[in-house]
Amino acid sequence: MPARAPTKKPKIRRRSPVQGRSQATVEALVTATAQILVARGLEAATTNAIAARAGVSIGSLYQYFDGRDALLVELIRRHVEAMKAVVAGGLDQLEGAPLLSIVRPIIQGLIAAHRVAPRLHQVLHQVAPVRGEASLDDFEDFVAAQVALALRGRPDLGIGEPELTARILVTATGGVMRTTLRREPEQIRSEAFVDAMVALVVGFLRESSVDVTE
Amino acid sequence: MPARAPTKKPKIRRRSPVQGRSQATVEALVTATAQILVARGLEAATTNAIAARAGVSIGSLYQYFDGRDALLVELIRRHVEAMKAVVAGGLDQLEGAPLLSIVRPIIQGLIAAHRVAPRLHQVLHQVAPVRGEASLDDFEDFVAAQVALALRGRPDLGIGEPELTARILVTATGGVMRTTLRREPEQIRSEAFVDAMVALVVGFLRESSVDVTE
DNA sequence: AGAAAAGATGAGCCCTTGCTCAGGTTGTGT
DNA sequence: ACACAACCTGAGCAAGGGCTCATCTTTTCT
Repeated sequence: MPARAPTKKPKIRRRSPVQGRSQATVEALVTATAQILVARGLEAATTNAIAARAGVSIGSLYQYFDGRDALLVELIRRHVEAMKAVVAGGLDQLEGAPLLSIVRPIIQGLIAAHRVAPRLHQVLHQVAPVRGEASLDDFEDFVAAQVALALRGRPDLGIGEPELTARILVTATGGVMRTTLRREPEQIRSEAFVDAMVALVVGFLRESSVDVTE
Repeated sequence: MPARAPTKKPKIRRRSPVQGRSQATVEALVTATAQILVARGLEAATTNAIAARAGVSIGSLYQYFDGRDALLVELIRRHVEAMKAVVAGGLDQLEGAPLLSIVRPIIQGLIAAHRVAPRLHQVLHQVAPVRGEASLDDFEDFVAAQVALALRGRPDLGIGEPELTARILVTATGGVMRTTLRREPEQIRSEAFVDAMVALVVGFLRESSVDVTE
């Protein structure tokens, strides 16, 4: 593996697929990357292995991607998109309602989002901070923004700093989710776990309330 | 880089250092590994690079370590130990006292623990889930156990499930800590951040209380 | 049909990394 | 002083991985 010099890759000759045939090739490559990542981890995801698994030649890979990293970036992009869709879809129907009853669906939405592909998500998280550019951070930013917005729309909650509160909420739940997903994946379905997560969020919101005059 | 076959390394000939000279060599190697990790990331930490930076020959490296992974494992071991010491030292003096006043020092203890070597910690976290054996999970287990114990010792808090509560608490704060450390390192010192963390913990504990009869 | 563009192929070059080994140097015990 | 063990050295080999390019096949367009 030639050490990736700090110099960026100045590839110019990457082609974009126009015929259905080549689009299928690209799909196969992206899918193969995800499969290898999930099944055998980051190290196993070599360009040769990806091409082999995709059933195309190594040459084809380089016709559409600058190398392994480009594949990873594309994978992250898609994965983040899928998760965003799940969360956005779930956050819609929360027009004014009792606190407890809206937190629960949101938690379950987040769990659902992380259920999209837990193992892949884990590996991507491992990759993301290293490579520049795209990353799963986008996802957290997105969710945090949504949550902050929702908090602003509920002045009755008396949240003084919606942004900070949202950030903490998202990083906290994200941390719990990822760790649990990695170490005790079954747990995540359990009633007690969901209850605990809800308690975490609700407790924090109550505690962050400006007027402590219960 | 020969793909690491699933077969473990059956090295038998690793020597342990007895003279001061060789102990210094081992130190230099471990230190060099940490430095490279922090400065240039995991990929740059090749055996040759480590040996070079340590100012010893590649042969010496293999006299005491089975390869790069062994160095990483040793690094993790030491790092976890250092963090444990910080936390253990801080958790001692919390004999019966008002909730708020003991949570704050604990949070600050955790922050201090993560301050031991944030960047290194980040890289190690990236490594740990992949390699088998040792990992930073030990640290979280340790802290969770400590916290669960502390919760049991305070029946007045009315925590029904100390273990689950402790787990959530640790994964949540850990998640917030790591994400913040990675994305907004300055934040971690801010008063507002510490306040928010405390609110997170206290809110959760209050919410988890069995008797909601405030 | 014919030409040109798009797509696909894979042997193989070049590079790096992991790691060994034969031989030299320094320390230790007697 | 002598022997033996501990220690150190680094050239270089084997194993792969990244990536190119000359060549072939398929589709599209006129």
